[in-house]
Amino acid sequence: MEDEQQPGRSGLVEKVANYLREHIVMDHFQPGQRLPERTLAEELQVSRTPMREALKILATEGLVVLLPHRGAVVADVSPRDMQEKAHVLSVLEQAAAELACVNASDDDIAELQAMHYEMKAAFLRRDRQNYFRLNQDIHNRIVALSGNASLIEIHANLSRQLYRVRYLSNERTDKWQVAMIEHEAVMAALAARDAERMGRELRNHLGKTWMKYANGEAEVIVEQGKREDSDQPGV
Amino acid sequence: MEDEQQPGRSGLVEKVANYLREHIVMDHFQPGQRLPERTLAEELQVSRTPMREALKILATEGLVVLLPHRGAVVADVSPRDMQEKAHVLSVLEQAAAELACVNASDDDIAELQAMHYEMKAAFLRRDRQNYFRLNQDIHNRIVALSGNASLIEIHANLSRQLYRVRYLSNERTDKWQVAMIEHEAVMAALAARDAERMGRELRNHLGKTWMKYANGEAEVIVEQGKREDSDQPGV
DNA sequence: GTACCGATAATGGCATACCATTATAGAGAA
DNA sequence: TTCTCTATAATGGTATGCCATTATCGGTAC
Repeated sequence: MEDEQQPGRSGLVEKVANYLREHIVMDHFQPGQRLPERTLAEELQVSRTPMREALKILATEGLVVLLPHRGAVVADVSPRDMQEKAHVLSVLEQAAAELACVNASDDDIAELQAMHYEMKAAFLRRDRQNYFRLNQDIHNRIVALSGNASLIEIHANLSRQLYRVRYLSNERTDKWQVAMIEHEAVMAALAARDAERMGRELRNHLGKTWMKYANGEAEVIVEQGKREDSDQPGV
Repeated sequence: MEDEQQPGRSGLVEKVANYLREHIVMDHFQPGQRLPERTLAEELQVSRTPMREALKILATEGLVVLLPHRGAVVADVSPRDMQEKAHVLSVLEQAAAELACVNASDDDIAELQAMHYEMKAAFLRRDRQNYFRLNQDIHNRIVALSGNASLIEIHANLSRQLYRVRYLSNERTDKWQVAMIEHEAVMAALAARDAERMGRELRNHLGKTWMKYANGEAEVIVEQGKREDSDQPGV
């Protein structure tokens, strides 16, 4: 937040929201921790107005919860919530895939294939960073190709809400292998423009990807946030 | 808005939002019409703060569009947008149905059946008001029975956004017959707890319900909003 | 020791003022 | 006439103060 605060310069809400989001996603703020509007505003050298806005935004993103007369607290990542969101996400992507099969141009498919091979390259290099980025890009691209603005928007929202878990979750490399194979199946169905099959493959893929949160791994994530009694101010 | 405005009494944002929503949905404000924040606030005897909030809410509901430095304008209902939203809605309800088939208790299903017969009664009486209300209730109930909070919330949002079209559209009675038959098929599948079939029936039903917007009926709605050169100041 | 009650602090919500940015129209120049 | 530039108005965004509502804690009575 190091910058001057002449009134009128816009974007303060964004800055504050980004700042808080960062800290929450990076697990610097623990679930359940209170985020007192006035105090935080003072610390970040902004007034209550943008702070309130920012907290509302984060609330819609599911990162914080606004308790009446108790202020904002960092939302905890409940495995159940995440599973539910992940399920909806898979449903949406399945629908998107079916639409994409119909709407996508040959060039679109070619581009997607290219991205897929880039990802495969990252996989072979064990380049986690790019692997995950490309993986995300591909999924988003498929949704974009659905051509359904509403679907795209809702998907983006959900995806953001799951980002926190994605970040916290340290995907294990041995899972990549399976994911890659599933991805290939998805791409093959797309190339064949088999809408039903692509939808099914994609949903199956997502189902497996998020399955681990049903098997207790997510709890671990929550646990590791339990340490720390926050000496940091701002808190 | 006829009520006293002692500060502190909460709910002003709701009141303003409801007021504007009502007028927009009822078509008292034409699509494209500007909604000047300050002027409107003055007219409704509130300050900019709750007015801004209300306009933001309506923006998320898709009723108004916030143009940078041009203020809020009543969003026009584009058939395409509505179709897209309706498609997502059907996808979500299909998924909800599949979950409901698994999660619903026998009592839940019995209650749903009861509502269904109530609706049938309204249908036979040509009681449009109750027919539509019960129809909505049933759909919402099915979604609720999915037990997926995220799904429920997203569905509610979309449903709100489509409410405006539902309101504007004057369903013709002869369509009810078909809808009733489809509804019966949905209920039968639920009674049999056949998830796949119920999902399919429900989606088919919704597909038909909204199909008309693909066939030009919605254009009429849009046309009537095309006039507007807004001589009316601020309102 | 427990239950009830009241003081205090924190939060929520609204009003208002100020300033920067941008749209828009009107004046002036080509 | 048309283009450009500038003055003005409108909008967006932020800071701030006030007051009502509610949570929380401590004291008192039983």
